[in-house]
Amino acid sequence: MKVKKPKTRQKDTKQLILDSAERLFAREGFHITSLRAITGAAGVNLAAVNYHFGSKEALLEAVFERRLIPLNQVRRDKLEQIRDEAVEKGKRPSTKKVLQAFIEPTLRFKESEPGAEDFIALVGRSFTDPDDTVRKIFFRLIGPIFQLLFETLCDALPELPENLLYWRLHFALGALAHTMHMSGCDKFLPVGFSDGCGTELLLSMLIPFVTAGMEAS
Amino acid sequence: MKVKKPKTRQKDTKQLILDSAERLFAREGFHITSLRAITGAAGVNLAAVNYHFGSKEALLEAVFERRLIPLNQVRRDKLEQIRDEAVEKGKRPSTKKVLQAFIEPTLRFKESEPGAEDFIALVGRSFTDPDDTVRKIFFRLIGPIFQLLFETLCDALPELPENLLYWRLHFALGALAHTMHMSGCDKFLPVGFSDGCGTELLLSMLIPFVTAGMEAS
DNA sequence: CTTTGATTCAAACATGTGTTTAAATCGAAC
DNA sequence: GTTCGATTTAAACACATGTTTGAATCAAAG
Repeated sequence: MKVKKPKTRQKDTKQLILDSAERLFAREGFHITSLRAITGAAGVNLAAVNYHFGSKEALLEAVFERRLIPLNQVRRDKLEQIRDEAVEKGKRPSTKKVLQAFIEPTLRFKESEPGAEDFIALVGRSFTDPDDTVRKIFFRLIGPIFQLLFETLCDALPELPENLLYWRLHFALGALAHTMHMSGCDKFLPVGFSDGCGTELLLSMLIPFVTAGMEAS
Repeated sequence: MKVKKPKTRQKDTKQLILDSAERLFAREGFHITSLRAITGAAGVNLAAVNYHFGSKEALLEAVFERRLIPLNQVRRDKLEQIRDEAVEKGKRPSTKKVLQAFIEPTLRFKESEPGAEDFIALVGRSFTDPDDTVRKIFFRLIGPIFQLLFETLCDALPELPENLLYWRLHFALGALAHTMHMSGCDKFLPVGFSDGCGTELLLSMLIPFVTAGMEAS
């Protein structure tokens, strides 16, 4: 038989590289992080990146895809469930529930598996990363779920002009992105409340904030 | 007389470098932008950066300081004016006015002078820039005005726990940062309302959004 | 005109980058 | 044990980076 997958080392090396890259991309940034830093921390040879992934850019893509595709599936399921429930009951979905369906899996994902915290920080940064490479790869993966979120919000707030709703979603995602990459980061105000703020507490503050903003006046 | 300032070229060269660096740092990112790209676009010699500023990092610092110090002065004046008015009338300041005092000068700054639009995008990105160098310089300059904003908000919403208020401010600044660097950028949702959204319209949407979030339930 | 100090310039420096190569090593199938 | 393809390895490649250098250029003062 001509099996394509060797049994022993390949997966290990690939996973080691992905883990190391995820951590360093998140903490130092894509462009600053060198392949030598990644492979050094992972304990593998420098050439392994180009052998297993093809290029540094493709490695970044793999880092995104590994966790973003499953996470997006969860968010998609929750959003579609809310849509179905609304159709079934003949009522519009609640704004808060829609936002919650998107935000809660996102922030809870941090505690789901080791390394996920770094990944969430990386995603939070990728919204605004100066590097075109990062943003392009990121938005290609995140675009469709944003689209679905936008449409579901349209159902929840049909009386709002689409243009206004679009920008309010913009603001809400800005708040979320800021939270994602800041929650484990050094404080940015002299007064430091940022330490030791758990996911639960964060959710209980962020969701009412964006809901109120979304439904304003 | 031993005059320290030559008359003819120095200012031109320094300003040309600052303008070019501001534009490229904003559009490509600090680490990606090379000194050769900056000096090439500015039409000056490569060594001029190190001669006039000392290093690439010091150049970034100069780019920030040139516009951020005046902008911060405006924001400080407006915030202190609101504080004084509140003390005078014996009432607490309005949440909306406090937020407006900070946000309005920020977004209006885009149209104040040529190049300012790039600068605002740069600042919006610096909140979350992966590069430590950028964030360090940025937060050193922006920290004090954040502190003042936070304190003024405490006056406006004294019944809110400080911890909650801190995080809501976090969310609001996230929304603002997102708006600052996205307003002239390519759309990130397939549906594109982001084109041709003027400052006035942006303000009329952002300020009610963050005010509602800040005052939620 | 000559001098002086600030500024510009082309060239080089040392270092770090992503990528490629060709040989060595490994694991299983025959 | 031999063979063969997949993987690992050390070394090199070509190139880009921030910075430094020392001579050339310039504007104005003596």
